[in-house]
Amino acid sequence: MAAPEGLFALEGRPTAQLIADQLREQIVQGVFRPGEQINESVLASQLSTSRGPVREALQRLCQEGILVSRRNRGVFVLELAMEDIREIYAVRVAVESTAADALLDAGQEQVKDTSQALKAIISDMAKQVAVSDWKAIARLDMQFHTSFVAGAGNTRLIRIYKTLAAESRMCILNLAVAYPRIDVLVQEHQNLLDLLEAGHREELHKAITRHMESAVEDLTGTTEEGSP
Amino acid sequence: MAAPEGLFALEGRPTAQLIADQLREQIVQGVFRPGEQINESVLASQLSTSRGPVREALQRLCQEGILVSRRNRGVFVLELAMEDIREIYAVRVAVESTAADALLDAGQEQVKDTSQALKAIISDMAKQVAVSDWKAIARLDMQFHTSFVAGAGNTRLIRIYKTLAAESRMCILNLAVAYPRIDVLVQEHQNLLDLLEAGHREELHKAITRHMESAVEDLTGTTEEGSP
DNA sequence: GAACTGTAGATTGTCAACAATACCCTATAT
DNA sequence: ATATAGGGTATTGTTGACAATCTACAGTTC
Repeated sequence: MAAPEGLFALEGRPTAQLIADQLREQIVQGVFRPGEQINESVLASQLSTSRGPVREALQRLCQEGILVSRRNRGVFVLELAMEDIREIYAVRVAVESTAADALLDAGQEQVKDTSQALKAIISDMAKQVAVSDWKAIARLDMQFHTSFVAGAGNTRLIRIYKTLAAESRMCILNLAVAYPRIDVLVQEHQNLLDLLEAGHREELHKAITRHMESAVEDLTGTTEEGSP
Repeated sequence: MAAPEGLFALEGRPTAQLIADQLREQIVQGVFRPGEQINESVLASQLSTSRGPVREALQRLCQEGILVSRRNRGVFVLELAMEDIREIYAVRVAVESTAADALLDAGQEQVKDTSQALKAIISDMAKQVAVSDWKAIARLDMQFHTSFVAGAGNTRLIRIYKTLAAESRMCILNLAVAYPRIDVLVQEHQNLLDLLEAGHREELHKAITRHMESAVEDLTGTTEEGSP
């Protein structure tokens, strides 16, 4: 029952994983809005598959935290409150700081590889800023930080950060005005990269913390506490 | 939408979550050894249920990382290498340090509540050390650190740490001689508690780092490198 | 004897049907 | 009019059967 549709083939990799990845991407891109219900059956028919794999994928996303499941009611896209934003960014500081340490301890070679990847992302980001493509900017923003963490090579750190990145994109997408300080966005990331290459550990830590704190301010400042 | 304060969750996710919790507990207690395969069918019949819920539980544990799934082959208990130990404890340092900061920032009230819980755990730990009940010691060790993190109130941090605690227990259980420095075990945890109560942020960070580093030394020192 | 191929067994992956449950809407009584 | 009880409906939760796939073993050939 291969889908004649445009979505990729099974390709010997776990099906549920593929579905989960597609779903996650659609969620962080806003195809599904916060609070919206996701129906197993309709999703299964859309993907030309059965409810089994779809169910597994949904459960996976529930455990990641970007979906919430209510018993016998269904799964819904996570609704983010201000407290969630603070939590997410607090954990991001922890993860990225740890990644920074691990990266600097790993040696110049690894730093070099990582900074090359980061430089390319910053370059792309500058282009998208020029044309104000918000979705692309959000994607590249997360791609920068994900690559940064990935550079440390700690698989558990990477796994943790994957969820945080998804949640962050949901924050940015759903909480109205995403980047009020777009003029300094590229500059801030360039600063992080410079500090990494220079090996200034303490300064890098401080920069990461500031970067996240200002993000929290931007996000919480543009949002009224939405408690239903 | 105020939640009724009196009654707790009436089993929000009964079956799969229940099975997963049971499985995880058995895994960290060594009922299933590392590398051992877990059969869906036999587990289902043992639990008097179908393969569906069992499969969901297994997938959940796969995503947590204490099981690994090989396509069309089955799920196996995670085999920990020395690199894994270093990873786990590096992330634990990050999480606990962040929890410590959040706890100290949250105010004296929250610190008080947490330290009371920790004190009780240390007390129990001392008793179990006296009778050399290793499994109970390992459980209380993790309970201490889990309660510490839980005290910070960051749900994402707590969720992350749950997996780390399980993996740590697997390390301790599976890597032969668990606690070579049992005489200072209680003392070390008491030290962490004292620093928390005193509010010595920097000292607490250093103590957490030392605590984890010596744990890594103990674990990797008693293990022969089993890398293919 | 070694290497290759084909078959057998077992286990996971997938599917469609059945059952259980929570919510919504209506009817009824106070 | 409000509150309450009852049935209807939609959705998830569960089940057993079927299909796909991988490993291992045996048989055959050079």
